[in-house]
Amino acid sequence: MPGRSISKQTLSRLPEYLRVLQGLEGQGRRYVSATAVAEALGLNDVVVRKDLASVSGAGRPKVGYVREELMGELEHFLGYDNTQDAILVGAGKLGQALLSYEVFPQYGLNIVAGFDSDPQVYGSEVGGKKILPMEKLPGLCRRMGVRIGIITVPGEHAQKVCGLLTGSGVLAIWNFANVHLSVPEGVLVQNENMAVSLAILSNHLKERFRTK
Amino acid sequence: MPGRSISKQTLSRLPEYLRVLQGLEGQGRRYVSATAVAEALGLNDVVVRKDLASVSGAGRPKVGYVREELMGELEHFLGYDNTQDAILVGAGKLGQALLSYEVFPQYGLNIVAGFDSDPQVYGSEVGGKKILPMEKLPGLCRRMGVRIGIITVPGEHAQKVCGLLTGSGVLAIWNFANVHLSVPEGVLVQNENMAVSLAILSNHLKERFRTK
DNA sequence: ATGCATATGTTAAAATATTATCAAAGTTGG
DNA sequence: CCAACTTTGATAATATTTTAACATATGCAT
Repeated sequence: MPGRSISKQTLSRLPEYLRVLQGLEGQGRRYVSATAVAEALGLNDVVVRKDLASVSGAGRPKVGYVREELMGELEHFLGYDNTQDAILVGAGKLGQALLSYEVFPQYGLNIVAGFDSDPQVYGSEVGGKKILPMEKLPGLCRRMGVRIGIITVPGEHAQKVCGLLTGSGVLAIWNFANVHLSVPEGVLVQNENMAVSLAILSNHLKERFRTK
Repeated sequence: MPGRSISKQTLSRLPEYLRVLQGLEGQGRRYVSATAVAEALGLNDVVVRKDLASVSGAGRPKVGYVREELMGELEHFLGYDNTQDAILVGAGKLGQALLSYEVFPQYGLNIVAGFDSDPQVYGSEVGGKKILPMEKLPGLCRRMGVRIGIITVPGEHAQKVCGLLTGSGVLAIWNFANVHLSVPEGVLVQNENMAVSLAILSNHLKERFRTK
């Protein structure tokens, strides 16, 4: 039943399911079973069924779920059809890559502008988005009711930028800087911490060579 | 006690601890307590202590851990001092950003080269790294014993590239493409799935506006 | 010295998450 | 129309993670 609060782990798996379903597109299969999805992802089938139950209506025994319908429900739950405005701060290499990332709109994310403190940079345009000077940030956020801020500045400036964002009404921060951010109650920080991924990769290799 | 296998959750927190410790650098504090770290990150202190116990020697009651020592142990555990070679496939915007990312060496990752199938692109250099044609991939991997592959190609080519990598001896794949990859037994895929982060952000906003 | 406050580290309890089991539903083929 | 088979969805068991409680060690102030 939708409306219930959902665990972060389940939430993280939902996009994976969607990926699998998208991968099946064009094969003309009308139905998909949770079992098949589970197998494709190397997961337990009960996990998949439970996860799906929290976002979707019912599957039909013996046949499974209607693929398109399920995709729609997942997309809806993930907010892909409810686009949110966001701004990005820090138009360096990574920031530019994100500004140019064409698929965000499909995920319900619309970056309306980038900001940078470097006069060499602001005034230019990247990925069709204007880069503006920092001074304009609070005004634009307030005016447009922007709720999502993306931080791609060097670590030493991240906390300052973070404060500016939350002070301008931003409620969710996607942090690519390698520092821990302190935020007021009620604001979410989602760290895109490459170091975490690297740690997992590195640990895998270490384990592998320890055991064999 | 080091040597034990460690949970992915603990592993994910270790880089966070390191960030906090780095943040404390230059404050002249010789000791840090697990309690302080926990507070900075909004975690339970016992979690921190347990996690630290799995990578570090002992802390001293009343004072905590020697900050520098602990940092060293974390870095060692995370493999920062044991640099691994990697190659990157797909020299688009994102690929270029990663190739130019100067901090990877600090994390023990050394990207030795990029690969791309576009003749317009290969032959060039990005972030000081050569972009080579795909044909050279298997040879280079084997010759250098490369274990880590980074995939930044469009989704539709990712599985093919993945197969090429694993076929060339790669054991750990860092996947930035938005598709699920199938790999042989023993190979790890670490998905850097932006959609997951976005889902978490979006869900936070949804919950927030539902409850207040 | 002695007591007090702070931090560690261990053990136990509680909460979550995963996996297994099973009944009911529904489809297909005879 | 019945039996076999597949898949769902619920319930129960297991495993894992987090949190709480406590005993012990250490430094510091009196």
